[in-house]
Amino acid sequence: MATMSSNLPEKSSVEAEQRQRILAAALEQLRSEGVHGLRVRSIAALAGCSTTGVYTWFGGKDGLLKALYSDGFDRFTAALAEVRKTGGRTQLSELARAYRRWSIENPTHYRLMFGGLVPGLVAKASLDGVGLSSFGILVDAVQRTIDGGELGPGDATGIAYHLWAGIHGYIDLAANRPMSMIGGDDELFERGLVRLLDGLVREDQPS
Amino acid sequence: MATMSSNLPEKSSVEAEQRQRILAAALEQLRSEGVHGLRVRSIAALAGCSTTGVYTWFGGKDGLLKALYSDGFDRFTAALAEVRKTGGRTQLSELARAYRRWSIENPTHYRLMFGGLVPGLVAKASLDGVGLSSFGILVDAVQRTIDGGELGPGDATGIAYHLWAGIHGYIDLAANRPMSMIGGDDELFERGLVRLLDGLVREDQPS
DNA sequence: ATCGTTGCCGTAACAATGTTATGGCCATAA
DNA sequence: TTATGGCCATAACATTGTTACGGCAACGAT
Repeated sequence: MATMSSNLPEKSSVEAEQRQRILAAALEQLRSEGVHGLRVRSIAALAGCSTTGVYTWFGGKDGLLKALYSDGFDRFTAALAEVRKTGGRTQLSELARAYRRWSIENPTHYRLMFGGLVPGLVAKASLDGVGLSSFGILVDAVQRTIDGGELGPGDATGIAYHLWAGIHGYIDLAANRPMSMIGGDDELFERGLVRLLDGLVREDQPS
Repeated sequence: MATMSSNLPEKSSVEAEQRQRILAAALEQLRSEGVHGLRVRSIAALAGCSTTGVYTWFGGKDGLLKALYSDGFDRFTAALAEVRKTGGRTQLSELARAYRRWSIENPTHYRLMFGGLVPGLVAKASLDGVGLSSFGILVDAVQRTIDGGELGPGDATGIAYHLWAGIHGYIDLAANRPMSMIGGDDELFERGLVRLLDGLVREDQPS
């Protein structure tokens, strides 16, 4: 039959080594050159194949970016998952630091995931729920904190969103700040984190 | 002499109407198509000139983007400047709302300015101190609030940075959120703003 | 008034890059 | 052995930023 369920080759166990090589090359290119430096020809050359290989295994540049996006969330989620699930302010702080640490160690990847540089990327990938697992870790931590009594009862998802927004604000502003000044990002972030958590803890109204 | 102080034509009063036409066309294109939709040919056609006009008046696409960047900050600063300088929590809240309102009414422009989509744009433009005037309004408001006694003594710049980061976090996360859910951005922002200001007000240690 | 210079403009070509058409090669199965 | 299917590389095409080149109009000098 001419119709196939997927126009992308299936990765039958060890088959798609070429796909993995291309993805690794793209990741290397992303790290060294940034999102705007991702060129199909360069990546293919780095992977040791022709440019059409990218189309064979990813359907084009968009597909490759989507794969990088998903891959980034996998790594990001894994980094967050390493934080001990103790609940309470301890876990929330450690999660925030792990979040920020990952964004600093993987700046280009973070920008690809959260910078919205690729028009339809977030829309396409978020429908797969690929970003939910990492956010779920945060929600889970908030819920544990609520259960532990360190946080008044409320909507864990909403509270997690406030945390997320605060953390992201510091990170994004520090990454590409429009005003060039202010040193000591670490201290600024730590102080902001204290305020952020204080604000959550002191919350009494139901969210 | 062959050497000129600037390789860009000077705008001797009414002279540079062409430059203004191109800038207006670029702004229209930015609004309708977004940053990634800015094409030299389209803009030139929209302005009623050939593509080389962009190079004559802006030195290329980068120069045009830089002009859009500066222009955006002018408008943004003007929007913030409309807030009454009463000082106190009132002015800080209104500034935050004016900030957010502008970002919502000019989403593509905001992304051009704060999204870091153009590699060298922030570095080039921030050296001109173009973003400082808007940030200065925020610093001034914080200083007034400190002087008024609603905020303990501290570094106004540092405190303003915390405000900026918090506001930007909500805006940026809502603009291209990786997880597609959660409605009621307005309420979330207002609640976050209350927490943010509470955190600042309850601050007692010198920043 | 005429001529020369200066500077903007448009056409067209060039370079880089994403994408697609085309044909070939190799592995696998009958 | 042969036929088929799928992956691959070469090469061409479309788009877009950029630059070379020639023209023309305005302004100033003689």
